[in-house]
Amino acid sequence: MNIVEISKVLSNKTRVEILKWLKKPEDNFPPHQDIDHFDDGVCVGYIQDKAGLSQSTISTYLNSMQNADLLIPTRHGKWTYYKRNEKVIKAYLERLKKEL
Amino acid sequence: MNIVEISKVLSNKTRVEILKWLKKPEDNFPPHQDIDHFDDGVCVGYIQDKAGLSQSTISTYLNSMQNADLLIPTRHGKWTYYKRNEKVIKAYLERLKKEL
DNA sequence: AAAACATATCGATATTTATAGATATGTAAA
DNA sequence: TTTACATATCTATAAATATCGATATGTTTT
Repeated sequence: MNIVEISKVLSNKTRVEILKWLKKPEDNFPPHQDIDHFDDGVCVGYIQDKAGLSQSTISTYLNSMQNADLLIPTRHGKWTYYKRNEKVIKAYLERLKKEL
Repeated sequence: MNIVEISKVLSNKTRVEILKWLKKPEDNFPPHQDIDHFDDGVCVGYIQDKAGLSQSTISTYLNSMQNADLLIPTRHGKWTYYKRNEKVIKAYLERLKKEL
């Protein structure tokens, strides 16, 4: 858990919004076929549509968020679903609160 | 109070350290002449020495931190003292905790 | 096996950030 | 009122980031 790395992720509006959207996938994205609860998160395409940026940009964002350990990817067939890594998000907030 | 702006400040190791150092100036810097308690913060030169970066770089950092409202500058004679803006730091942490 | 599709990666370019040295500004001391 | 000093700003360059279109990879369907 790296404060600087995570802060880099948060230094972009779209990435912050992605994190927020993923708190309540049902409120922010259409339901996925064959998956009634979003336990594994949301597929890249939905996030892309909502963000309104190119596919490659969103993929890059998601990858950077995964590298910072903020998101957990799960592959289902041809889709990759991303969900929040609540443990790391919580740890980040606590460390900021303690050290900052 | 802007999450993205403040996160940009925190996405650099030296800037995070400056914030931490300023929590306890007495522990991290030599005492200032004529000012026994660091109520107005620490002068640029001390921060520069501790950080080991050039004068212009540190001045730029401090300016960006001030623009993000994280630091409050006070001029005393030829020195500028910087101290933490605890209100904004707290507000940032609380908003992150609520929204993130 | 080929076609279709979702996502990832590559290559390119524009913008932003990091960093320093040089110079300007404002203040204090000689 | 020069001189010295602390800090800020300017100029320049290297490195990192943002962003896209194009292409590659992996998966499913036909």
